[in-house]
Amino acid sequence: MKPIQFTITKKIPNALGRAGVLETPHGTVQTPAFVSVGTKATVKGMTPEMLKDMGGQITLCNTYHLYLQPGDELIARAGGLHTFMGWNGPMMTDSGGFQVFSLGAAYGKGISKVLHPAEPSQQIPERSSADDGVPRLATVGNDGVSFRSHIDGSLHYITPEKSMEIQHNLGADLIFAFDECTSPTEERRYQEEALMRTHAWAKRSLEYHHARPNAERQALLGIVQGGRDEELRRRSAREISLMRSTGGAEFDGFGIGGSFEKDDLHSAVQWVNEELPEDKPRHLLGIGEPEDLFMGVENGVDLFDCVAPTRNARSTGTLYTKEGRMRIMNTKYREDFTPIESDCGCYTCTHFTRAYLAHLFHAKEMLGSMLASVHNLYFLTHLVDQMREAIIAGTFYELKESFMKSYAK
RNA sequence: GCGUCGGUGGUGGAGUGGUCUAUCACAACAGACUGUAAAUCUGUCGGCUUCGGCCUUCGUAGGUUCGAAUCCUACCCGACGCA
Repeated sequence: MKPIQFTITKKIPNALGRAGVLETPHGTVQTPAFVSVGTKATVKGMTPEMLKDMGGQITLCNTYHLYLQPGDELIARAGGLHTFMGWNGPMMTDSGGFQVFSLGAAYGKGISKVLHPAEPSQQIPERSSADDGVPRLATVGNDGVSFRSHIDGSLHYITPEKSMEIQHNLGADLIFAFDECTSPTEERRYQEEALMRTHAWAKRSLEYHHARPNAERQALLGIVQGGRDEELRRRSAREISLMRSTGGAEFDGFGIGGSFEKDDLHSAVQWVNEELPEDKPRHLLGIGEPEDLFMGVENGVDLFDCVAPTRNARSTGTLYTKEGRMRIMNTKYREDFTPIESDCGCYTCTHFTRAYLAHLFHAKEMLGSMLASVHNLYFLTHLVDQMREAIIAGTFYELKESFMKSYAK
C-alpha cells in the first residue's frame, strides 16, 4: 500500500503542465498547489485555522530547525507534527538539505534561492574547494554534513539516515531525501561532485526509509539537483527516477532543488520535468514569485513552497496585488481607506483598509504582520488555484497573459 | 530678586578650541527579500551641486582667536535651590 495516490485529471495540450489530485493520509491536495511554509512548526503569524480559512491545503516544516528545537523526539512523544502544531491536513517536511547550502556555502554571502547577477552585492567569488576561509555553520562531507547550531553553536552531524530518522519522528505525509543544494556560482566540476553526493545520499535515504514501517504512511520524494547544466540536470532527473532500494522501492515523487539565476530557472525545470515520470508528483522547492509559479505550472510542477509571501508580509508589509507588489508603509497609503485589493476575498481585504494596515506597521503592531501574511498567502494560494482551474477549463495561457500584463506592468 | 545647572539637526542625546553638517539611537523616507540564521537586512536623512565640491547650521546678539557647537560678555528661555 502506497502512502500517497497521485492522479492527473487534465493536461495543458502540447506542454508539460497538468492538474491533478494528490491523496495523502491527512487529506487531499488539488494540484497544482501552493504550500505554506511553516519551518518551525508554525506558518509565521498564522494559526492553523487562519491557514485553513485562507484556503491553504498543505504546509511544509523543516527537519533541521525542528531537530534543533524543540527536538524531533519530543515531537514524536507529542504525537507527531500534525498533533503537535494542530494542523491535521496534508503536511511535508524538508530534509535539511537547503540548510546545507544556506548555512554552508551561502553563509554570510547574502545569497539564497535566486541569485541576481546585476546586484553588485551578489558578485560572489567562485569557490572550487570546500574551504575558502569564510566562516560557515555547515561543512559538507561525503558521509554527511556537520552543522553548528545557529541557535547555540553546538555541533551536530546529519547524515541521510539521520534526516530520515528525524522526519520519521516528525511524521509528515511527504518527506524529502537529504540533498546538497549548490550555488549557481559553483563551477561545473563542483556541481558534478555535489550531484554524485546528492545521488548517493538519495539512495541511502531511500534505503533507510523503506527499511522502516514509516514507508507505509509517509511518502519519500527524491530531490533532483544539477545546477544550471543541462546534462547534469537531465542525468539527475533520470537517476533519481530510476533509483530503487534493495527491496525494489522507488521514490513516491520528486523535488526539484537548487539555487538559481533567474534566467536558469525555466530551463532547469523544463529539462527535469521532461525526464521525470509523468505519473508522480513534482515539487519545485522554495520557488514562489507569481511569474515563477506560472512558469512552473506550465512546465509540469505540481507543488510549490515559498517563504516569500510570509516574509515579505511580515518584514515590511510588502503585499502582492494583481497590479504588482506594494509596500504598505509608503507614505501614500497612510490615509488610503480602501482595501489592499477591493476584489480580493481574503479576511484582511474584506475587513480592513490600507490605512489601518499602514498604521499597524508604523506602530509595529504584530497584527499588521498577521493580516499581511493572510493576504499574501491567500494571493499566491489562489493564484495557483486559478491556474489549476484554468488548466481544467483549457484557458491556462489566457490566464497567464492577462495576469502578467497587469502584474508586470 | 539672588544663586546653580542647562538650552545641539523631527525627537532623545553625544561632542567642550581645529580631524563638525556635528558620534549614536529613535522617528521619517526609499529599497531588498524565492526548500525562513529573517517581526530581518540595506541605503538616504540641512540646502545646492557640472558630484569635485560650494553654502548655511549647535537659544539670540556681540566679542576673543589664524580657527568657536566648544572660550568671554549681554540678553532671552527652562529646571532646581534660596529669599
